[in-house]
Amino acid sequence: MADSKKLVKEITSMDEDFAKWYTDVCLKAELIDYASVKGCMIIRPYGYAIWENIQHIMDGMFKETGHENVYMPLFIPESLLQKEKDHVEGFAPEVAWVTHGGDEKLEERLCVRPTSETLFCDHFKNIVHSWRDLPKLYNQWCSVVRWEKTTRPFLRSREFLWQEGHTLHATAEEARSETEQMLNVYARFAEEALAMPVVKGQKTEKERFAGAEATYTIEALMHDGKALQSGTSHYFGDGFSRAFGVQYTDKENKLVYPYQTSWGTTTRLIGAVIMTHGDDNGLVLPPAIAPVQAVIVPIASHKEGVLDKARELRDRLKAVCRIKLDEGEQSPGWKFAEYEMKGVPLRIELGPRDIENNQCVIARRVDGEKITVSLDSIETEIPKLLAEAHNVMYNRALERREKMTYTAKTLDELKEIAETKPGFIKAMWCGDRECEDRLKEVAGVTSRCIPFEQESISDTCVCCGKKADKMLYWGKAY
RNA sequence: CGAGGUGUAGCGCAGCUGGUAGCGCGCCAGUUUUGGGAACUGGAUGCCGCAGGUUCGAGCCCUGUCACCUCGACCA
Repeated sequence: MADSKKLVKEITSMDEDFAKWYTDVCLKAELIDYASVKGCMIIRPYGYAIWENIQHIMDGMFKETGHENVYMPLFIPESLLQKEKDHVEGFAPEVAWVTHGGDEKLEERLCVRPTSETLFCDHFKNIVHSWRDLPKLYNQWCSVVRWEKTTRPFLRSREFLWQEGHTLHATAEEARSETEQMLNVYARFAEEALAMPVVKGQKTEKERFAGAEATYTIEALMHDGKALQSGTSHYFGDGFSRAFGVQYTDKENKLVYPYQTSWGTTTRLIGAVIMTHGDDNGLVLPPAIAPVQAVIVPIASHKEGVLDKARELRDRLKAVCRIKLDEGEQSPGWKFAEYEMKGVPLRIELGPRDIENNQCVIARRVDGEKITVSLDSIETEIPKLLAEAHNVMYNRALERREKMTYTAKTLDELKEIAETKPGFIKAMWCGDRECEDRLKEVAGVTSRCIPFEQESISDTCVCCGKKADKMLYWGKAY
């Protein structure tokens, strides 16, 4: 296992200090740099390339399900933000305000969007008049600002990149099924692109999005046993439509309110990838989003023919993967460590000995294993190895999550687990807010979600002992 | 935002009782090397986080401020 032999010295080991390890990986793998404003990060080319791959794949999934991209303004007039009561209350404490244009004070201050529901509603009001105008299936890629107190790269920054889908439907059923569909898209993306297993479920009322009737979530478990909310999908009913006066004339010639959804994922997904797959040598990237899927490290590259052969190999492999040839002056050992730190899935070593035997050595990032592959079959081998890497990563993450998921029937049991074993705790809940608050108070855990896949652990609430029929995932969250 | 911690070369750190700045790694040049972060020789690098103050003199003392880290409260 790559975890057991630490080859990259510059990174703090996970067991020693997980938070430091995380920061080390972000910086040393050149994903980000800190910016001069607290909580803002510079996403460096390697980190941004990961985001571009995420965007590309996810955007394709949105298009497949009929969505169109739009772009809304960065600013929201205060009066517009005020229109939906719960929504403002939820976001007001963390919005940034623009009060001046040049030296002149603005008539009305503008908030830098923390999310764009209000803007979409305002726009929908103008463009939706008839049942023929529905549905509207919109998405936007942009950045938003939330003035967080505690910040961490990717996991919680004051400005972050995301996508936000906003849709409008004629019926509640259709809107509900959209909400569910997009949650499934997220879950499929997490599993197929990020090799990250997730728990799909509904948020409790306490954890629900400000202004939503229902919030659905995908929850992932990180290496250190903390939960990470990795994507959310909200059903709004007609609440926003009513607040913003979005109306249309239906087939019966009646003026009615449409039903709305929104759903989002952010650059936090990169944090999720780091903390799901990374090890003591650094990043381990799922092949689907790795900027470089295989890197060729020439050995004794000064020797006659080595570089030529390496370049030839690179050109052949361009057709089957994102390939890079490192012709740099550093020693092979240095390069090995460097690309391990950066999480490149496959390393191809090519030296005089290999060339003589018409072969190359391939090292897999996921487990450090080295295999010898004939240069004749390399084009078919690489895709196979990438697919295999993905599966190993997914299965390993799933296995770990299962190992770190516990069940509790009583409050004492739950407290004991929360104190000693990091991970998810499955426990029954009666549905009362007081019990949810109490678990946070006495055990430090929050409800992660009410999973769609229910199982019965007992008949009574883990907290109050009253009758309970809902099983929840609990945990400490990022 | 509350409690605690840390800011000295690109990175990691040392710097005594206040006396004018140092080590390791990295960087640059050259030579030898090249299958797990190579070796040797030579060289460059500092608004001591920032702003005030005390002092003949401040990296060190005082005040303020900013950033980062950890733990809480709030959140994608």
